[in-house]
Amino acid sequence: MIVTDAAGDTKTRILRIAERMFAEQGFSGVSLRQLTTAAGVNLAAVNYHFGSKEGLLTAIFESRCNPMNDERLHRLEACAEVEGGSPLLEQIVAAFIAPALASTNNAAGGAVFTRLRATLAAEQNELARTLVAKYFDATSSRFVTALARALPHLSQAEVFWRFNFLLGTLYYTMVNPARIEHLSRGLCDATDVDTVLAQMVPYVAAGFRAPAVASGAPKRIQRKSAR
Amino acid sequence: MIVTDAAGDTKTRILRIAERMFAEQGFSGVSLRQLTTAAGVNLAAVNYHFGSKEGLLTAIFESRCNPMNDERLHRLEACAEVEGGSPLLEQIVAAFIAPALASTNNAAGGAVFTRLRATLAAEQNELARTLVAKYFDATSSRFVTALARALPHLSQAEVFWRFNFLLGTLYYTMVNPARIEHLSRGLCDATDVDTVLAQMVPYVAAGFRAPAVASGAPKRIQRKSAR
DNA sequence: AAGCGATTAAAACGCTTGTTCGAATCCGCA
DNA sequence: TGCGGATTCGAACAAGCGTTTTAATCGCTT
Repeated sequence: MIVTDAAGDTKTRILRIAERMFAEQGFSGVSLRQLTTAAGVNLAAVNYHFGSKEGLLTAIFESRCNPMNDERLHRLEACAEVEGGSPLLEQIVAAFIAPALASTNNAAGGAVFTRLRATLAAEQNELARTLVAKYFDATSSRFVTALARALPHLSQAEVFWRFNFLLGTLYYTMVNPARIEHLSRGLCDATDVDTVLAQMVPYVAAGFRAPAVASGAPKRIQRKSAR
Repeated sequence: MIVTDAAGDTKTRILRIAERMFAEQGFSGVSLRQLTTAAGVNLAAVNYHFGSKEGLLTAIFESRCNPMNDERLHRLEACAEVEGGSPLLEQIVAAFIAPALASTNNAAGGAVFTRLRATLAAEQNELARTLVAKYFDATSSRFVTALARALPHLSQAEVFWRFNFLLGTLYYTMVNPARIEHLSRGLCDATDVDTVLAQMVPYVAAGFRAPAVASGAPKRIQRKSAR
């Protein structure tokens, strides 16, 4: 391991390496000793610069969220203008997904940060839940609204369901690229973000366009046991 | 906490509570002290009955995988026979998803075990990766084959991609039920497995039916940088 | 060149982790 | 009733955790 990213001062070096290691191994799965060793800095540096391990995670979110949301909303507005108020469904979906898959070296968004959010969600990390709510609720609601407008045949709940399915498609692909590579015997490479984007957008858009499921009461009632 | 499931001997009580706790908090996120306290047994019981913490995880997989795979394959064969060799896409998808969402008290499959696999996948747990490969490779390949037959317009790689997207939709819904409930302000409840199944199957089937993406070389070549 | 605030370094803190060990206890069979 | 294997129990182990402390060092300004 040792230093893989020698550029920048101690603080930004920790930030970048921590983002990658947390994304791949989880927040509790990476110790500060592993982290500081990989970054080539002293153990105490994290607590000095960020106050605590959780402070480091907060700093990662603060450096990534706004650029990523700006990029997503910019793309959403752009495709709305071109079409004169009724953007193509694929454009909305791509506006949401593409910034999440961007190469992390770019300013906005990035695949590593998306994987980080996916990993933290599975970890049930409470701080991450708070940060996601703080930084992503507004943008997500904007997209849900745009999707609902493009899909008038769906109930509000169904738009939420399918938006959630979209999140799952995106997150799992980022968090576990090894499974599809193993299953397909190397035919598919989930780290190839261009292919992932090309495959994911039409798939998700078609799912959104599926006819509405019978609303109200559940369709098939096999058991009355309520919940 | 204390004992929530008083039935059964020590060994099976540990097994059930461990499955639930690992599913919700991750393998490394649950200590043996938390676990044994919640189960109402002595700390040393896990190492006595299962050899180690990893042995406990292995035992969970050994008790769940075969019944779940049997259920999935039984459903797959059943729908193939009815249709005379060309089962409806929705039936194949449902044969895969329904056992994964079943109430865990039932013998086969179960939502808790599905959540466990999703959590472990995000944790990059090496033992879990081995166990999933051992127990799920064969069944998954069977479903991929059946899907490819039902979708002759897709290349092999595209069937793998969309099967992987299906996994993501299923896993994220199980692993993070809190997000959609929060975003929809309680309108959607991801722990209501009947609704999840009713929403997920048509969505996924429509995604599978989407036209094929241009195969071979990537569609849009923005950069030549290979990977 | 001296001094001073910012940063780095090394060591130790208290605490939790999975695992192990020997003694105590349980339970079915003679 | 008493023996003996199976199980449970309490205690302790070394190792790793996040954090804190104190001293050493750096780098800029006067």
